[in-house]
Amino acid sequence: MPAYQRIAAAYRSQIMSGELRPEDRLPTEHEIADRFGVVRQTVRTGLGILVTEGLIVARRPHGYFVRRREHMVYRPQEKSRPRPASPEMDRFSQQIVDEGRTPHQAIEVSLVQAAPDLAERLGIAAGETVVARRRVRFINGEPVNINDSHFPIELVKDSEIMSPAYLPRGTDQVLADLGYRQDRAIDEIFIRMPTPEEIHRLSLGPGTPVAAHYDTGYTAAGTPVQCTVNVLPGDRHKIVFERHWQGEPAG
Amino acid sequence: MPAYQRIAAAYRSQIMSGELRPEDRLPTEHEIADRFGVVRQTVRTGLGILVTEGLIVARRPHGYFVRRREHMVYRPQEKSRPRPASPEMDRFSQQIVDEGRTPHQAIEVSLVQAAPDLAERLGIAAGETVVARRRVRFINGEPVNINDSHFPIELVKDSEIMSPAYLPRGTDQVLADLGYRQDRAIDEIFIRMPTPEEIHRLSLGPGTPVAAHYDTGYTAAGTPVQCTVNVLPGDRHKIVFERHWQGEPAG
DNA sequence: ACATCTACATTGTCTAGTCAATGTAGATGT
DNA sequence: ACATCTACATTGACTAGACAATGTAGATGT
Repeated sequence: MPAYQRIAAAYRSQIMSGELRPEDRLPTEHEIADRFGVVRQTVRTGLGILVTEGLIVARRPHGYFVRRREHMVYRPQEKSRPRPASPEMDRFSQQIVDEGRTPHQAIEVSLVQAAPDLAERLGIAAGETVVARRRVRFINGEPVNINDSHFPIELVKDSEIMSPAYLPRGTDQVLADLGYRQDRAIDEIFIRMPTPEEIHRLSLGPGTPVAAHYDTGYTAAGTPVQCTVNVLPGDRHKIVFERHWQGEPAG
Repeated sequence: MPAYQRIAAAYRSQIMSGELRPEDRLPTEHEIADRFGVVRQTVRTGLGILVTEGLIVARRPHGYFVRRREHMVYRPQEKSRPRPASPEMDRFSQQIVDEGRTPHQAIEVSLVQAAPDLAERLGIAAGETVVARRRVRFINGEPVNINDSHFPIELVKDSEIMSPAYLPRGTDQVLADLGYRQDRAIDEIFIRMPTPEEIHRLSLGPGTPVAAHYDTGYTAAGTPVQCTVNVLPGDRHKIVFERHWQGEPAG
């Protein structure tokens, strides 16, 4: 086994076993190099593996630290339930306040050309104009996820959706008022590494995979009216839903 | 911007834009080094980023190639629907055959001590013995996902679940016959980088994140009777489910 | 025709350094 | 007391090489 893999394995097992705990500091590259009898570059290769695995982070000039991970719960199913009591808050903000934390979001509205993946889901041609309501959600000042909603422009031009203000009613309700009430949605979740843009918007450290959750809403007539892309950093979320059995198991 | 990032950005954009397509070959490290006026090591750092992003793979001694990705559909909701017609095949195999491909699975039964995460979900103490039915599922000879089911040993000792044979009825049915019929399940999905063991069992390339799907089943009495861990490589799956609206939107 | 060997190009691992960037703690000055 | 500067330890970026490992294609032998 190459030296750099031995180094990675050594500290990985210390972290996994709990011997090294979150926020603990690792030895310096120099110390590790001496300990394993290799040069610093080899140590860097080995620790680089743990960085891309999301187990440690480097804080210059302090050293390497074991990464902390606590998951916030993400419930895709809740979206098709009636809204909570206070209409001035969306479900995300409500949940955060319930947990005693401070939410905050920055909304930005723009007209963009639909990328192929979006166009397909919205049933339009690639390159056609869509309205994008892009927002990054923050908790206690730290970004936690991306929520970019997209609407075909014919459906929403002249409506409130074009305004970058926060819509207490929620965009689903605005769409319903415009005559496009959704009664069905398809959810698709992809697991991948983030793009540089996502890394920037979410201040992601290296080694953080994301879930890309595409939520496409349809009217009763089967017309897609919105497609929302949620980008959830893996180190900050877990996705939760419940099932109840349908039909009787035979026997 | 550092040279290695410029290199990564250059080839990333060529891949994203479609200029470089799946299976296309990149220039050799040497050529890239000459082109950007840096040494080979710097090129390796840059290409290393794209490898960990899952965009390219290195095939020695042939060079770097743009990675292909095609997603197989994973439907967690289907699990709580009645089973398909042919009782000798489970849902996974049925789906694969429908797609004209050849499924195959290797089942291995063992007694293990419950890790803390499992113990918590099964409502037992960490370290207690559980029965693990571990299996890797293959399509056309290639591993696609891990499906490890865990049962408290008191519930299933002396039952067929202890046998490493394939159970046409399915373990849920066996549990039901033992008096532990599930009528509710909680699904939790975590996004993370794979462990070395998962990399080995699934033959994962570097830069492949996974979804870990914990499916915990409960009887009507609220007792957890099984916890299944599905590990889905991000480059081979998308998770899909559907929602239908409950309750009437006001207005 | 067939098997076997060999040269080769390419990536993989590693050494031994240099200089830059960065946040902190302690020294210094007023 | 307070602000400012400076030295320092640490990680980040990079150079210039060496040798190993690995499939393949072509040469060679029978």
